[in-house]
Amino acid sequence: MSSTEASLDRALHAIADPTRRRILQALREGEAEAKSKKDAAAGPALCAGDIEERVRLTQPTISHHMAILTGAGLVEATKRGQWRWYRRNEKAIRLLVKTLRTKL
Amino acid sequence: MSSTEASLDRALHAIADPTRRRILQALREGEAEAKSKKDAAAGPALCAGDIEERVRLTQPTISHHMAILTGAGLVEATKRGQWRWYRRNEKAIRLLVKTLRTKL
DNA sequence: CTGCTAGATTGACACGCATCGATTTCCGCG
DNA sequence: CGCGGAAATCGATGCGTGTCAATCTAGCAG
Repeated sequence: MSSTEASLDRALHAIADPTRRRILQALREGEAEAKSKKDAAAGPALCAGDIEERVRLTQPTISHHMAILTGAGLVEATKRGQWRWYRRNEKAIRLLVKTLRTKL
Repeated sequence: MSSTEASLDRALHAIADPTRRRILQALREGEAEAKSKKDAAAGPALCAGDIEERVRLTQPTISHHMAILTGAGLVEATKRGQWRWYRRNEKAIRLLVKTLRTKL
């Protein structure tokens, strides 16, 4: 259906931007680091401030990219207190690669 | 290095456009059809007119997209006479998927 | 209630890009 | 030579978008 086509379109559009790819990599590394350091929460994650510090862009820009990434389903956000914890949706990422391997 | 990053960027940018994905699919189907019908040339391919007919866009637009796809290395073009025969670069496509699986 | 901090939202600006019409280049054929 | 067809290139247009500064919103602490 065109529903999956629209989903693929959003995911590819999200991935096409180098800044958003850097955010995904920062999430991957940051999660690994957080696992050894904290691992208290249900799953390692980074908040927007951490990402802003790693990617070196202004806060509204980061917020904009995070909205696109979550809208594409590639990352998930859980709000706890006044922080938002972002973590990669590995399931969706692997599904994207798999879809590309067949549909491309 | 950043050379591969630039290459990945071009490939993803090419793939991100739905029209170019349709062109890639048209090439895949068209090549299969040409194989059973003609198979005379060294490898099945489609010319720009065939693609224009399948994708239903103006000729300059098709030419523009083919330049982007060939520039990204995802399709290759061989000029014979006044026609240009385009065919998918399966190697580059699979390499792109593989790169995504690791680098994403 | 008053601050304070983390993010989201808005507005603006510049840039890129998909698409088209018109023109140009290239090639084969008579 | 010129003619006709295939495709690239040029110019313009409209839309999307990445980025930032400024502002607004929501929780927490005092």
